Amino acid sequence: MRIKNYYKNLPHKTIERLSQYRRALFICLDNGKTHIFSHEIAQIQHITPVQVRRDLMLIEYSGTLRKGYNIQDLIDVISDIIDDKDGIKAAIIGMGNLGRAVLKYVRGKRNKLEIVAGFDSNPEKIGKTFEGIKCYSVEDLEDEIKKQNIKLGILSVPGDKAKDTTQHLVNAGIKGILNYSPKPVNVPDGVYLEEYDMITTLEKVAFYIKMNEEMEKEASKKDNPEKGKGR
Amino acid sequence: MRIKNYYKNLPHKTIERLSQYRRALFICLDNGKTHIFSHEIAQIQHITPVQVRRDLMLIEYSGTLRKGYNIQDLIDVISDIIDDKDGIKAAIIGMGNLGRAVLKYVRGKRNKLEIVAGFDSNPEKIGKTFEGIKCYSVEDLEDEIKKQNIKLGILSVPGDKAKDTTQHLVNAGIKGILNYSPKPVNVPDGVYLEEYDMITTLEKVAFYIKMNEEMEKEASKKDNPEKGKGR
DNA sequence: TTTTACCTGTTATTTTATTAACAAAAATTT
DNA sequence: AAATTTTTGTTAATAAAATAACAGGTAAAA
Repeated sequence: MRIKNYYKNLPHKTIERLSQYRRALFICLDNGKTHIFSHEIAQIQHITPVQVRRDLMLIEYSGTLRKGYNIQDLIDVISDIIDDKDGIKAAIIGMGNLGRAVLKYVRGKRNKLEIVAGFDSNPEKIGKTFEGIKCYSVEDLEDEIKKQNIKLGILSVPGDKAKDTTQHLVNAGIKGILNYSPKPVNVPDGVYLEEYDMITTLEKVAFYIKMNEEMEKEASKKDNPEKGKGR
Repeated sequence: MRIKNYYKNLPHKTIERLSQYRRALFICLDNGKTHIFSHEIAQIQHITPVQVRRDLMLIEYSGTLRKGYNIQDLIDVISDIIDDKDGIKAAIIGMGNLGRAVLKYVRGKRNKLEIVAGFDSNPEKIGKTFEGIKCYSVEDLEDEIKKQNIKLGILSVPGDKAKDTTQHLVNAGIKGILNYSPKPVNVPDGVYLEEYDMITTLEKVAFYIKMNEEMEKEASKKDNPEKGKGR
């Protein structure tokens, strides 16, 4: 029997992958597929089939031997776990390029996450509508968050505004913050925080490019005297 | 003695944190500080002081007892490891909101990563300049990448263009790709790929908000009969 | 009908990452 | 000058994540 709330012990990485699986599954569904093998999901996500099966084992979803997983069923099971059944309302704070990019990303995705408001300090943006979302003044931040029962704050303000804005969000009783700004912020216990910094990943890629090049250079140095038998 | 190329075995997570430390250190330096303790770095990054010290141990950097780490020195050591000394040239493919957001993020950061070109398919954008970076037609992608010796491609195109664009980047001999687009892409061996999907993190935050709420609800159910001795 | 190939589900093992524990050394206090 | 505090650097222990190994069952092929 499925233990009640078993999913509360799912590894963080599994949660992330479930979200990714679901998006891949939607695409497959749109392409007319009804079933999918673990190795197919794995290939899309650049992971191993075992990992896929292990994740699905953890959420106690079973496929059919030699037929794979029923895509629609699996989507439903994943959604049951990761979505709030009443939906979660989110706001974007900072309607610059980044904020608007996130808005476009999220719009039309088939999940229970609903962006209901944007905030900015720029008078030219206040009152305007982006992708169907109204942009309020940051001055109204606390009021609107409370009024509309917004639980998730997407922080896409410049670094120097991050700290203050976070404080306002916390004051308003926000439940989770996704910080896209370049500066880490602090939140009290009970507020879930995820820092999502674009520069780190960029510098990481640059590092591994550099490292690969250096390793190639060394390999060719070593190979040449021996007339390069390696590949 | 520092073993040559010791840093090639650094854990991936350490590489990520080094990038983060460095940015935090720049800010501290700007604020007039000269030294910093491990617990101070830790607090900024929401990690433990042990982890900071362990990372610095791995890069064989030593601080001064009871004085902490010399900020400028540490910045230099980290830079020595993660930066390519000749710099790495990067291009942004897709000059929509996301691409321009990344551009703004990176501009003026004191690292050896240089964004030298943008690409887009929209005729209105081609030939224009964003943040000082010229936007080329995607048709010229392969040529420009080769001509300018661009090694890092930042993919910020819509999902349906991701696959084709990646192929062009690979054809042009790109060394690393950071994929911000909502669809995973495939690259051959020798090309370093990092998928950096905004939705996953967003859904993760939503999940933990939901979970925290459910746990609170349960806790209050359990607490009430006993007149709530918990805090 | 038997054999083979294929694919799932699960446990065991290995690897990677984090945290704890503590020795040593310098500044500060008593 | 002895004791205490603070902070580093390192090793040891634990936890989390990924991978390997393999049992078992089903469809297809021989």
